[in-house]
Amino acid sequence: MTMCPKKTTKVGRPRSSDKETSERGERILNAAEELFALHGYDGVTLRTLANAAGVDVALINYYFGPKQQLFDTVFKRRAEILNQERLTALENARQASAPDVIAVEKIIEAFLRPLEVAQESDDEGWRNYCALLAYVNNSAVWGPVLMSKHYNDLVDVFIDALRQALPKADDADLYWCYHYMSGAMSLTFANTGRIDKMSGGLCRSDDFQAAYDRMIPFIAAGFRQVCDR
Amino acid sequence: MTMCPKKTTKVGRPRSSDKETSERGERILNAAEELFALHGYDGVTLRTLANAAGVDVALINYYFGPKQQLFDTVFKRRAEILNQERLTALENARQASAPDVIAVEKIIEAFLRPLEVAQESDDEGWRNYCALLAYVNNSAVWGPVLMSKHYNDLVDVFIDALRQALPKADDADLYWCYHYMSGAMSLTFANTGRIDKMSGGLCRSDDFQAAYDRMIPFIAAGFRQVCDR
DNA sequence: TTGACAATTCAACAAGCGATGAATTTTAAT
DNA sequence: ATTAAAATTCATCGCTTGTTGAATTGTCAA
Repeated sequence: MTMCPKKTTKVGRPRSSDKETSERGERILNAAEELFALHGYDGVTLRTLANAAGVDVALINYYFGPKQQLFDTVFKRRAEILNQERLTALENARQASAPDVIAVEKIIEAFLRPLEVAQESDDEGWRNYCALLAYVNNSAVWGPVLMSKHYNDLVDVFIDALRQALPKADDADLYWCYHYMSGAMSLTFANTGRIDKMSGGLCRSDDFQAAYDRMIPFIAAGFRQVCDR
Repeated sequence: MTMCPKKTTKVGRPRSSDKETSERGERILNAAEELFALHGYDGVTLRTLANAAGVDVALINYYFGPKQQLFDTVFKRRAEILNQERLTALENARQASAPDVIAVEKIIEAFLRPLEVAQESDDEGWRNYCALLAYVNNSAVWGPVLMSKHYNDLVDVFIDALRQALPKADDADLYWCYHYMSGAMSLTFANTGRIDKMSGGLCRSDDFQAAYDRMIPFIAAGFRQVCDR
């Protein structure tokens, strides 16, 4: 007779009393968020992900279907929340400025500040999501699909506000400037650690307040220069 | 006896007179440049690459060693050329401004314009390389390694020029602004087609002149706002 | 003419990939 | 008590991955 070594995993549905076995769907999404942000879609295997989430590999498919669908789910999850917070920030700024039309700086701030808040929050997932957003935004494969799908409506609202704030601008100017803002923002929260090396440690990529406090006037001045001539 | 179907490939070293068989190393690098830029490091398999280059898969290893080393070679190839052109542009601007110190706009222009020229050149490879640069710059895996390795010296030179042009700025301001510029630039030549969709076709991501003509004043105004207060 | 070397193809390797069907266990409704 | 459904593990499928060794053919100097 052979010894039966202690089996650490049990087959079948776990007891609902069993702690550590709950919220496995969320655990998968969180791990996926982190890994996709760091290594990109093709850089993450389902087995690595399963391991990081402490879950059997088949469970990923059970919850989220094929890999592509999982990626879409991860990206979508916080997009809606972020959009909502940006819209609220814009609406608040509008009311604070009334009856005047809202100033460029305030629009930029409504766009950027929710990201700073997210990145500084206790929920580490938001930091990962911001890096994921940077990855998708810069990807020729995912960008045109996912960004358009989940963020185009928001863009329209903000472009509209900017059009009112900068009445002399033509639309091409506005869209290009928006594009620059999007790029600056992306690299900033891609959080690659590049600025740390570049500056010899003087600047730290996780110093979000330093990043955003300078970024808002930087971008606003750019808009004014190009769109308010 | 079985029929012998026409063999399309021949084993062994090809005749040197054989056209279509020369410069295979370069063909591999060019295809790699394009595919890595589009799909990222993990999104490209050596077989796909071999197929795109019209070459046997084993030949990639023969010329360039393992995959990582190939990636490094691809990235390095044009980095040196680009650095040289940027330095020349900066030197030209310096002499044109002498004896005054060189103005911010001119520095930004020396940094950005060589990229526009590259992207508009007949050599399609430059367009691919720019997209690759965007990928690496935004990647948390490759960015800190490759960007620092091949572009840090250049950064020092340009930061130095900016420090002279903006004597009131402290270094943290300069590095952060440089970072925003880098991000805006990256997304612009990542060439994802995003701005096309966003603007409903009004702006085209391959309209490099439109992109750079607005980008230079945009960035310069940002620098002035943050670093010249 | 021989022999070293360069350039190429081919076949194969072990490892890893995403996906799935079957088995197992628990829950919850009937 | 019975049964359908939910949640999980496991084993395995057919492919694909990066890499390498052996075979083949051409070049060029000695």
